[in-house]
Amino acid sequence: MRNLVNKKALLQETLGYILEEELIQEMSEIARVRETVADEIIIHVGDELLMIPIVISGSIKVSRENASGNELLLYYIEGGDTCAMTLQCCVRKVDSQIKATAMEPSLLLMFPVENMDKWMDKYKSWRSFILSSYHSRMMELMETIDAMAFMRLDERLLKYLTDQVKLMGSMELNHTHQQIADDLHSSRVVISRLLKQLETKGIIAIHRNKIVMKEF
Amino acid sequence: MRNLVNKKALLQETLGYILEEELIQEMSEIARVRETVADEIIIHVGDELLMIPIVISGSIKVSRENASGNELLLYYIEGGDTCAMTLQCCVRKVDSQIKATAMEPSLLLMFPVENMDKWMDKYKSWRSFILSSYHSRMMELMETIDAMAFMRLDERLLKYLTDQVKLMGSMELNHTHQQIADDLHSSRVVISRLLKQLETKGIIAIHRNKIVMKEF
DNA sequence: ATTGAGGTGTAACAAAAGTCACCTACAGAA
DNA sequence: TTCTGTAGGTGACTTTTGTTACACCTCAAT
Repeated sequence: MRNLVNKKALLQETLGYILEEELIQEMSEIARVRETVADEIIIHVGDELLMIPIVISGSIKVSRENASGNELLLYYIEGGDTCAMTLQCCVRKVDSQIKATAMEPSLLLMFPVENMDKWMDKYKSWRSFILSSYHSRMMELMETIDAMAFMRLDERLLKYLTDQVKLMGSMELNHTHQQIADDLHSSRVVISRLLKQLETKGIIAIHRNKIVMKEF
Repeated sequence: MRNLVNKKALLQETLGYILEEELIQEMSEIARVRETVADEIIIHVGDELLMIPIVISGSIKVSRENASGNELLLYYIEGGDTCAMTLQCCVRKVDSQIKATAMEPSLLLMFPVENMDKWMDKYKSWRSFILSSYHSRMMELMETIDAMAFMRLDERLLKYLTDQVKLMGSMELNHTHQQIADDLHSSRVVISRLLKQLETKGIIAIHRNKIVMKEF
């Protein structure tokens, strides 16, 4: 468990340009640290939400999952951002509608919901932060909707791969075809087929458990 | 143009149970009334947003539209609700990403964005209202995503029809097949086909420019 | 080295949705 | 009335995506 000074430094570094000193101080006093390994599930569908996470480093994948086990990637959360939706879920005592998975070893700070409410009243910068977060998530959901409504699967796949490359900062993606199929809500066979096409076109190289982007 | 007393009464009736008296008073002083006819387009994609609308009566359809003219229904806004997304669009001076259409003659109150900011600082009830609005829109976007990802078109069509019936409070929908196809981002021929199936099953009756729900 | 599990390739087929072509029906204008 | 534009019906076909089945490969555990 990191100490207070450490937490404050992390917050300062990640959110200092948005949030005022006093708030950073308050936050660092009550934050609880959560470290995750890659592929760790942080929130399950149906979980009762008691704490709001802010991502300090790493990246989180947020997906929808229905009763039949169907999955669909919604958006990513990176360092300095939060899932504002969680906030309202907490306040209203509604169970989580989404699944959150760490894509790499990540560091989160968790805050009890009561403080959110207090900060909302007290700090203008916090209000902006939360509103801005909602807005970003909303835009990202719209992008997801656009992709599903207006793009064919091969285009969505390519977008998925380039998004992942940008996010992870590496041309090598350690994914199985099945994992990709899950994220795009398709089937492994179809994804293998389309990946093969991308390989034939010289855009990627396929290896076991790994896809390497060649063009970008 | 309605007078101040009138606007206050409307606000009181629509939002009095959420917003405090003082805020209602302030709102009624600066609100501008906008009345729309059915099918009037309130916001186009790419519009610069200067005022935030609150729906007093009627219902608004919000859809996504891309450069190629493809369309997709996102969600509806009814009396007492607002499109919080507009707020951030205003603040950030970002052009509208969506199209808003009145589904029936509707009454809106429009507020300049500066006041939003002020109210955000001053009124707790306003903060809750805006956050709650964002949250609702977000949930509705997720429902749309669910439908697109996990339902077949015939199921989506039936959901669309029942949603419309609930919203309009009438079993008779005055839509052409083309309008439905636009909302669901499909083609007229396909929608006609699926509607025919629903008619054969005894769920609807098809007339020119009109669909009547028989079961519900 | 053997075994087994998970990952990938691929052919053959099926289902869902979209497209094209052309038809009829209806309503309002000329 | 006839004409014209819009709405809707339908068959034939294509494209896209999903499914099934099975082969082969790799790697780690035994």
